Amino acid sequence: MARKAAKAGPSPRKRIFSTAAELFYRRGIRAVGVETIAAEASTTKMGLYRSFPSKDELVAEWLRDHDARFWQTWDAMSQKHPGDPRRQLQTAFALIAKHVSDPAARGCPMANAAVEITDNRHPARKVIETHKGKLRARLAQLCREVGAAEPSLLADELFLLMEGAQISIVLGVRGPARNVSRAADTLIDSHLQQKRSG
Amino acid sequence: MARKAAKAGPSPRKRIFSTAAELFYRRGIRAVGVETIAAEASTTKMGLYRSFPSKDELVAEWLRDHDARFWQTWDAMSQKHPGDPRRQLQTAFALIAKHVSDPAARGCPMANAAVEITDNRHPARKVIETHKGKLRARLAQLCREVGAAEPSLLADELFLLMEGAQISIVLGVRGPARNVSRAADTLIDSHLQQKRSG
DNA sequence: GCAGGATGATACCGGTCGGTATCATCAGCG
DNA sequence: CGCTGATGATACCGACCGGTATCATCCTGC
Repeated sequence: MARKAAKAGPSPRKRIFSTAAELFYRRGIRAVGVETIAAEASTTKMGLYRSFPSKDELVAEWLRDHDARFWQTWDAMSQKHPGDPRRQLQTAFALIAKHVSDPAARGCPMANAAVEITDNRHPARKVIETHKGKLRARLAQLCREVGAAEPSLLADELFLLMEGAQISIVLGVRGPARNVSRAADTLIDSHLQQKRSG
Repeated sequence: MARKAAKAGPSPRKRIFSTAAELFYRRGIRAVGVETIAAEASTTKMGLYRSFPSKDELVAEWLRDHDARFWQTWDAMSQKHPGDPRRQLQTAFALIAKHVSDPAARGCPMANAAVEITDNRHPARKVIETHKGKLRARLAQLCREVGAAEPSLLADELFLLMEGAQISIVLGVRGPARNVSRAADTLIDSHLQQKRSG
């Protein structure tokens, strides 16, 4: 086994992983070289390649981890309001709003990676599409539960709001994202009011 | 003066510029090297550096050009419905919807560049922020003209929809963007109905 | 104490990056 | 014609890229 708690603390793999996650998010994937990651994690390039087969796989692993944490948070939040889909939707948007209000935030790691990675053969590509596909599906499920007139339409509209809020942070326009929750509420209300017209 | 119409057609500068624009948009900025641009434009790296001082400036120039064309299209569209801000808003969203339905589309060049360029000293940075700031302002102006209860709030909401529609294309999730116009209409309607409550 | 596996350090590989210098060519114009 | 300025071609620069091989070290379980 690895050492327990020498001067370097966690295992090299964990140090590399968390360092890579932060650097990829803050500076971008292509802007960060493996040597920089290794040095920042107090190890060497060789150490990195003992824990990860390639930079591309490290990127994919990072996004898989983000996906896991994202749904973990999502589920924990949902379970606070069982049987109350409206509340669950609101809490989801509150989560986005909170993240987006963080001055250190730089949007959604998945979306940013999608912009940088144009080659469909990159292992991160399917991670991204699966994640966002699942997000859309989960939104649609909540919209169905909440009794929207056109649940999948409402889900798509909310999806656009979420993605718009995240990317607008990257644009350096911090204002609009502050109103993402109100926009969501307005759209949800509209879909509930016309409930009986279908 | 340059030659008029030899076998190569337009001037090297224009060939380089349009080639760079397409490659930057399709493959990303960092993914495309100056040598590739030059070769694709049927010239050499030296020819590129005779027309542009650096790659960074070429990128900035590309985005400045996009900005100019964008507002040109926007203004032309506005002038088709003088005094009808609602129609102008709808046409703007129809424009986005049309672009986003193009299978070759890969989102908004400005937003994609913002993701790739994390260094604030890059000359393209202020082009991006100025462009998006202006977009937000123009939306707010139209929302004021249309008589919205809270015009700047509505403008922010519409801004999120526009950006969300563009980035969702990059995510490989083509569905939601198809409903961007309907979402916009719903939000506008809501802000018009509660007009007298303020 | 000793063996062995995990780790760190260093040097190296071929390739590509952005950017430059030099020289040949070719068009248009006096 | 010959000149000039724009262009193309080639070689080169230092730096960095992702990835690998090799060797020294050091902790740990036996």
